[in-house]
Amino acid sequence: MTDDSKMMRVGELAKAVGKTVRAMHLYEELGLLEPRTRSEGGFRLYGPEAVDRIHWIVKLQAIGFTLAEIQGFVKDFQGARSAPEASARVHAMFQDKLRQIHDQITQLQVIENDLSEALEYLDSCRPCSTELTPRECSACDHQGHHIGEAPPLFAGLTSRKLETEYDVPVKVLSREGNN
Amino acid sequence: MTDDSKMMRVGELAKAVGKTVRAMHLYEELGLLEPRTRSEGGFRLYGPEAVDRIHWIVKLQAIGFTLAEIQGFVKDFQGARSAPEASARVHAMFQDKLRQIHDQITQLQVIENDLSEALEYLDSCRPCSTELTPRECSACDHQGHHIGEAPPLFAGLTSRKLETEYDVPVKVLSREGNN
DNA sequence: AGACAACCTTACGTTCACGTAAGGGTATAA
DNA sequence: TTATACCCTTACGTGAACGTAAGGTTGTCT
Repeated sequence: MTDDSKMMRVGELAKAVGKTVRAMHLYEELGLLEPRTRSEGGFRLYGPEAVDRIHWIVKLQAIGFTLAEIQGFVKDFQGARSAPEASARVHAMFQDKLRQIHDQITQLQVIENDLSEALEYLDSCRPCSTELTPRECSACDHQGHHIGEAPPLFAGLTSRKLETEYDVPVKVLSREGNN
Repeated sequence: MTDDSKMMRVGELAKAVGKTVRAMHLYEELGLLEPRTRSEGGFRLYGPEAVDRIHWIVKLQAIGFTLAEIQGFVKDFQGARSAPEASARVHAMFQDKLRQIHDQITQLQVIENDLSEALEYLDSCRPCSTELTPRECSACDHQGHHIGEAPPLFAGLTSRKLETEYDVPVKVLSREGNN
């Protein structure tokens, strides 16, 4: 059932999955993808299942697996003597990844919150600082927010300025006999 | 207010934030971090605010900003003539990132779902395939799940086998028509 | 004063997932 | 048959965020 009429060349395949030809070559180098056959002249010829294969690869990449890890999946499945053996490994890795993804989600939600706070702060800060320099802004004492109350995402921006405010003479500092 | 007693050297700082000395140097190269001063011999000396600074950097990295982008924040803030100008840019970037993070979260939730499905499938598959090879497993017709119903994360693993089932003559490696 | 860890600068190495270029051969339509 | 669009292999380049090594200096302890 090697239906040549449906065969794609690498460029067509690449376009079909929104990737580059180079990527196809790379996947092949890593043993993740292989053309069903070749033309007389050496052109790679793929069947439609190649599209699914690449979508699968992309999906796993999105999950956070590297191509090398995906390579591992394939080898596990090919090299395993029995199905349970292969399944068990895949199961373990998927489960591990599931936990990681879960952690990542909650972490991103924290970040989302931080960003919202920073934005809110910036909004409330805007009217008061119409004519101040950035430095003064970081020191302004608007109604609701004082120094030290600034959200960390914003505060970090100004800590360099605060440093400058120490008015350190740039040099001279005999350091002896402590610690 | 140059309280020498609290000054850290780069190694101590690195340990304090769980990063390497090289990272500190890198941040400095990029203009993200600077020692408050130097010892006579040239050792970098940091105040405690450096810890916050690095935590800020790390947080932004976690959000998905590159060090170059963080560099941009700093420059924006330092170079801007007025506070509103700087704030506006930061505001825009934060807002943009907030959207990205949101998208990322929903994407991860989809992935979470995919993973759960794949795991569930693997679990249900386990009893039936105790003595089958991986290839046979992918073709098994257990109670609830038939071919084609396998979750994409699992199906991709076997699509290569299906390819093999086309009974393609083993490919010839040497491509002699070049050079 | 000697030992030794920690530090300095400079600069090349590493991983990942490709990008890009060179120097060709192939497929197809006009 | 020539144009040209696509394809082949080989191989070096890229960017991000450091790692690592070399060769030398400094700080602290004893």
